[in-house]
Amino acid sequence: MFKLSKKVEYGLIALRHMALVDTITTAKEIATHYQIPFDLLAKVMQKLAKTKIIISHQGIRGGYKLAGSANNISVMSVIQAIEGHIPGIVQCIDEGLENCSIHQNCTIRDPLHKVQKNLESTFINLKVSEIV
Amino acid sequence: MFKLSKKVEYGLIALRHMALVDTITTAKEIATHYQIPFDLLAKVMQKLAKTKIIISHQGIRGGYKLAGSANNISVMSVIQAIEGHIPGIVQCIDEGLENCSIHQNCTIRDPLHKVQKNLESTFINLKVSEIV
DNA sequence: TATTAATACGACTTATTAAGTCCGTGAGTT
DNA sequence: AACTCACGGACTTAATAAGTCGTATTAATA
Ligand code: SF4
Ligand code: SF4
Repeated sequence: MFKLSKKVEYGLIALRHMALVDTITTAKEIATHYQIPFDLLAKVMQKLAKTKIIISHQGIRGGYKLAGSANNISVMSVIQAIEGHIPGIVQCIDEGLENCSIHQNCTIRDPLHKVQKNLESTFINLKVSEIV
Repeated sequence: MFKLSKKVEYGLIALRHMALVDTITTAKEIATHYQIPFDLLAKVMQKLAKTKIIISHQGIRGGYKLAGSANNISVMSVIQAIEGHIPGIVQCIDEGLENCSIHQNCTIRDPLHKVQKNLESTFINLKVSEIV
């Protein structure tokens, strides 16, 4: 419960790495350096590339590099890129009210949605550059 | 990812209910009223009873009632009671550093632990009485 | 132009956790 | 004694997360 996914952790580690080295870097390099499963990291980086957080170069001598400055990348945008959406702390935020079987009787929705907003701004304000 | 468990949601709903009615209430009552699976709710309430958040009365005409005022019950204490521990946003908080296979190379631990503390105080400051 | 080393992407399998169920025991009231 | 509640462990099922595999595509370079 309440855990960041490994994919997000791997993504953050990779981004921090790229923020430091500045040169173009391959997924393989990062995977071996940090002992991260290559296939998994590769897909994470593809997600980050698709949302333009990093820029990819195919072909031999290819790899990835940051698209912009690390202090313009919020951790929330990273999460959203990797997970495909902003994760909700309760089901109804992700799937809509109707999908919760007890939403008719739910009494705790509003306060939890406030917690959600609180949480979101924490991750919006946290930038990759602060991941030291 | 990052979801509150249903058990915690059920617990909060139950606590709010008890905060309102004030009289002794059975798990069955709450389960049918809110359409919550009885067996599951029952175990949740037992956990809350064991940690003295609510007081149980066995036997016929038994049930539960709040042990104290709702504004003295933090949502964090409820989570801890139900889950058995304070949940961490990353593995190493729950299971210790050694259990993470890449902890030797992890670069993002410290900032994430700060997020954890931030999150914890959010739930510590949030009281059941605010769950309106 | 053939080779090579990289990304791209979907399908698949396995592992872990969450959610829900079942069943018997113990306690207190009438 | 009977009834109805809490107690608690074992179990099953469902959902999600983590990891793997196969194949296609792209571009530098020898
Ligand atoms: S129980 Fe309430 S807060 Fe939880 S998912 Fe259902 S509607 Fe949302
Ligand atoms: S990768 Fe780092 S932050 Fe994540 S669990 Fe391992 S040590 Fe903790």
